[in-house]
Amino acid sequence: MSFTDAENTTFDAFPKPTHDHSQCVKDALAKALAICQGRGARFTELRKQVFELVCASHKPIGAYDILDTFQKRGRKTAPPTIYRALDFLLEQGLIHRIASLNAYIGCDFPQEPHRGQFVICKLCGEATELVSHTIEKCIASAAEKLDFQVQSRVIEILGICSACQ
Amino acid sequence: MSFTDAENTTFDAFPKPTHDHSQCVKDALAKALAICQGRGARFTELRKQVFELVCASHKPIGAYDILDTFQKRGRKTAPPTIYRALDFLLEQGLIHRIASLNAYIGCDFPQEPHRGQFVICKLCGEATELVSHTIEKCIASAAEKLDFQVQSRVIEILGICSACQ
DNA sequence: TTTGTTATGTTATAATATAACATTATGACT
DNA sequence: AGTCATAATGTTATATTATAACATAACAAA
Repeated sequence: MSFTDAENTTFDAFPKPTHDHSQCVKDALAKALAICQGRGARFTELRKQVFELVCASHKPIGAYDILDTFQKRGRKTAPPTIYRALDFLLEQGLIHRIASLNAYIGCDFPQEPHRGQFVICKLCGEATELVSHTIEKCIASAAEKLDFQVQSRVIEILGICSACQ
Repeated sequence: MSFTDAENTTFDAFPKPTHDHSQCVKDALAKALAICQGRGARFTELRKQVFELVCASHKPIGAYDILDTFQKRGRKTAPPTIYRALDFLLEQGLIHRIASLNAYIGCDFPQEPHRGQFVICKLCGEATELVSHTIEKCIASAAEKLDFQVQSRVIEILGICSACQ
């Protein structure tokens, strides 16, 4: 469920505990598969499994948490295997990296090319994604004045979510 | 030299190679000292030296680069010493941490409480600080809709600066 | 079915950061 | 000045995150 506010920011609500999460993961998987197929990119079993783990919650997850899960499942896995899968998913825009947490989260708008902007609860860890065109405009304006070519952005807002207050 | 654009963003120009950097460092030191004195916070010799190293360039600097410099100067220093000094400077708002680079940079507006927003050149490493009230407004608006209490923000724009294009 | 390419496995190590405890310096109070 | 509590720094060890380098396996195109 997405909203748009007066500042022209589109955002998801924080995921409700009641939402049908298994359906939500299924949808994300289907989208991811379709996107990769459309680009001739290989959504391999490994990449799919890593993607599933990232999407398993709406909280950013660490690479080593993913690694641990693989190992607990009896699969002998080393860090590069996980990092390479994450790199692939990042390149395809299927997940985002949260720099302030060294963690990864599924992208809510994988179809459209965009930059992730995140609101993250420090207590429960839940995160939601914004796409604010106003922020984009601000950045573009300042960049223009500075004659700066923007390549990537990191926008992360940390605090306490509604449910945790 | 600061500017304000149509989007109500205040920003420094990228530091000119011609600027009087030793004066710039002196000013920063004087400001830092005054701020700490005003708060009864101790701007010790160690903290001052770390601050000087962070301010020595307008590029974000890594904790281990600071550590190396201390060690090259013949001072036996371990990581916690540096990290604690950095933590103090962060708390006092005298420096900022650049999450996307795991590095630290002097704050250009230490007097006023604010959140750093950064534009960083991937080639030369030079960085400049923005204070965009429009971005703040955007974030506040989205946060209000989400009933989210903002505690901190990470806003980092990466790309190629004018001089490096 | 070869063959070049891409993906994954494997080992080692780099880079960043903190925990835990010991020691030293400082400032406030007598 | 001397005591004391607190804050700062020193020290050792280790946790956490990420990548380099090279080997093997899977795949896709001809």
